[in-house]
Amino acid sequence: MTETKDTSHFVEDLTDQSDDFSRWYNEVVRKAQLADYAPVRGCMVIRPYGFALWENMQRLLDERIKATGHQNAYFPLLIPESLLALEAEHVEGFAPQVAWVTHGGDEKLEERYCVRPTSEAIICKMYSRWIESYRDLPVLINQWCNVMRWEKVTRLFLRTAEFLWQEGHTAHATAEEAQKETLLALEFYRDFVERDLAIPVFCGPKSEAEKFPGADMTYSLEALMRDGKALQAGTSHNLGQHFAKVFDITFQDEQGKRQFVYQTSWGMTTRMIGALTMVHGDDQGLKLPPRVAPIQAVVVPIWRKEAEKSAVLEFVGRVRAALDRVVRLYVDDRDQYTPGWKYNEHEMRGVPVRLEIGPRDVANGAVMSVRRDNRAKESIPLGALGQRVPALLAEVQQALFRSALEFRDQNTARASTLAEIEAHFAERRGYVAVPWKDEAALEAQIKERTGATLRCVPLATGNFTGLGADGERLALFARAY
RNA sequence: CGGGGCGUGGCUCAGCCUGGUAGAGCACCUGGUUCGGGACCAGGGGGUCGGAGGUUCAAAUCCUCUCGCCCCGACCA
Repeated sequence: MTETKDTSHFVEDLTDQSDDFSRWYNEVVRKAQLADYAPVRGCMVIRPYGFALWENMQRLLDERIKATGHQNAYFPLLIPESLLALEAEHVEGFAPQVAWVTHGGDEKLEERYCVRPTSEAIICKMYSRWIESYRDLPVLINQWCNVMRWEKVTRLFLRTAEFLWQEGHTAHATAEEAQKETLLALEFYRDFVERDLAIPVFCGPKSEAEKFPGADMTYSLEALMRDGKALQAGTSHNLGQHFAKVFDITFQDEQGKRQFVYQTSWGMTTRMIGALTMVHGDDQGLKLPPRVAPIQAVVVPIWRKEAEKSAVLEFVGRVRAALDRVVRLYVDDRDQYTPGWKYNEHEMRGVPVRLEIGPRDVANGAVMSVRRDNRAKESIPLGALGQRVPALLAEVQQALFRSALEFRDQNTARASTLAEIEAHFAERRGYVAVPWKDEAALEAQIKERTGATLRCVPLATGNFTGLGADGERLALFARAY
């Protein structure tokens, strides 16, 4: 394995992260063709490359959702106002962000419909109809859909008026079961985000101030972006009986007694594409974790003369045969671009491994692989490709996670007093872990003075960064997206 | 929603202050030479200057309104 020479400035038209992170982000998303602005305020088009990425994420998360006993279903996009308005805290939380449908054709509707900002209301309505007996429980339903929130300020993937997500909605006979379900979802989210997206997360409950409108308790996964700001990577809510009481979701228990169900809801969104971008990306562009990358390896053929061209392309055919069913492979045999141009483009798009095949490689019966994450080069004999390329992808996946974890650890500090916390955020970003006893007033003060919010109180305290004693309760504060 | 900035071929921008025939680079098309880190030459196509109204003989340029995007804050996934 050899390192290449310094090649840090190939993509000269991409703003450096250190110059202007926000600008870098916008440029990467568009140059990598993940998404583009749509002619609709606050909305974006997810382009084929970005959507392929989402489909991979969807598949991997959907597998986990189904493996834990949930089924997919689909509920309407439109929700009658009267239904949404039933749960006061819920509607109050969403009211400013709701889009309304007021007309059907030319006729004004008697009751307006909201475009779902989330589906608790309509799903609860149906649950009240479907659930009669303890034998009907638990109900474990998930829905993949779009939702709309009339955001005032939008950013590609991070905050758009319309976004895609999955929302799980479950109903249970007991509070214990609902709590167990809440943590179950949190755990498969964590597994998905850390294993497939290579993003390390802190998981734990939110404070009262930060929780979902209408929930008893909200748990979140928090990821740290390269600019030191935190981003919520998923949420799981224990809704208790709030919605059940409002929507009259009851069942008869084994003793024949009427009870309200206990509910949960949990969601993860296309925002994670923004997280992937900001956690792994560098000044050359995206770095996609192999497990979700639409293209895991790209073949770039190289030749000078016609004779070389035919020999190279013949060899490329054999490489394709060896790898086609093993990895998601793209052979970039476009005539109009030079190899160097292709290197830059695929680096921008975050393809984890590049396979260069030129006359020298053909002579060697091997291909030259180059990793996106560290540019390490390695010549791989044709016969070894089927083994080595998947192994290489696994190494890249691991390296991305380790790099993100290292960055997070370096950007997580401990502080105890308001003064210390203020001093920290005056100078830098990242997480600050604070010994915590649910001091709501202190939380508000920290937010007021530093702009940092309580991200979560990690469940696995003590050993998570070596910052606290085992079992010590720490709250994580950070400026956040 | 507050404060600031920007809208001119697909992209990045000049032109606006001081009104007078819409420009450059990149991208795109054709032909040729090229191809191991964003190739080169020659020729070519493409813009009612975000939108609406106004001032004027004349508006990309001045005025009013409006829409969108970006940055910083408040809110959110």
